[in-house]
Amino acid sequence: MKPVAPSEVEQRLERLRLACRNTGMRMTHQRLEIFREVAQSNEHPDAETIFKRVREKMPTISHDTVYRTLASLEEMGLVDRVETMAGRARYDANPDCHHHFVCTRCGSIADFYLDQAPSLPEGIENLGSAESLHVQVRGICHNCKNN
Amino acid sequence: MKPVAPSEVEQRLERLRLACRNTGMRMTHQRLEIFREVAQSNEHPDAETIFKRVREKMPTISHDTVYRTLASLEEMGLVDRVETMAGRARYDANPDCHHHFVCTRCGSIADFYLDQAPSLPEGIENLGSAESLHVQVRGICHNCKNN
DNA sequence: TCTCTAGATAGGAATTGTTCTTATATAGGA
DNA sequence: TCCTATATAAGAACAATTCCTATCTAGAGA
Ligand SMILES: [Mn+2]
Ligand SMILES: [Mn+2]
Ligand SMILES: [Zn+2]
Ligand SMILES: [Zn+2]
Repeated sequence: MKPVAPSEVEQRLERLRLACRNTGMRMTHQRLEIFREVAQSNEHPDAETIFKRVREKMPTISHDTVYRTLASLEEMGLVDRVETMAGRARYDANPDCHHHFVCTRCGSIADFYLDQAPSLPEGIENLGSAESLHVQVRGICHNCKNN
Repeated sequence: MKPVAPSEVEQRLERLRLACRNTGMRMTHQRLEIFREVAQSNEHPDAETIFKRVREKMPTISHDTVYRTLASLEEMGLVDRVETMAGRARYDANPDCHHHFVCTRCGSIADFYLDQAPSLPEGIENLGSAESLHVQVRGICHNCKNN
């Protein structure tokens, strides 16, 4: 899984700075480092992974701060929660509209893109007002199949 | 949310009996009651809800049995796990190919059906072998919007 | 019908992911 | 620089799920 291009990471960090300015949310070192970890990774890390990585730079970071910050970032629309079969939430800083292939054996997640969103049935507005649509394809990833 | 038609419930229970016979899995009272709760409900209950309902008939049922049984039923393809924003897993005994509208406010889940599955991009087979496709629409349900 | 046993359950402890509590620290404005 | 609303650290608490082990039982076979 190739890393996110440095220029793209910079754009994402810039979005964080803007969002902080706009919402009055403070730009703390912790928030910067937590977001950077998500922003520079394609692997949809979970909270514990992020915690461990940030801790290498900030040894006193707490679980609470990681969870709280990820929730804030999600609220600001800077990261998405991705639903997986396992219970642990995984996060994603890719802001482009995209979908996920989830390996049911190893839990890895890969992005894919749809040319056109699936057309929803007429009745859908009877259920409620749709705000987002997520397509999740589940299967066995190449890595797992070759091992 | 209208209940599942009794004839449909019977069909589902019949599938359980068949599956037990075919796989050599024993048909215990616990399995029957746990599956019946899921089979007769449209509300995608979670494990704790199922536990409480079954406990009214079987006061000594344990959490472990409910979780273990739901996992077995999932493995047999008799129920599906539905991913929700919250951490708690929800289950569904509707065997027809369908998708979900998830209310991000109250957590309620409603079924909807697509006329045709969304066409996946060419590159998808590079990620792995797809086994299932889930479309999840998130938004605010009517119930919540009117309150 | 009775017996036998692999497989299943009950009850409670343990584990894991997440949130809460509270004392302390700090970002950013005045 | 000072002030204070906001954020953090540390660890306890909580909630969902799984593990452990003694006990039970479904269903096959005598
Ligand atoms: Mn992604
Ligand atoms: Mn359903
Ligand atoms: Zn895999
Ligand atoms: Zn609702």
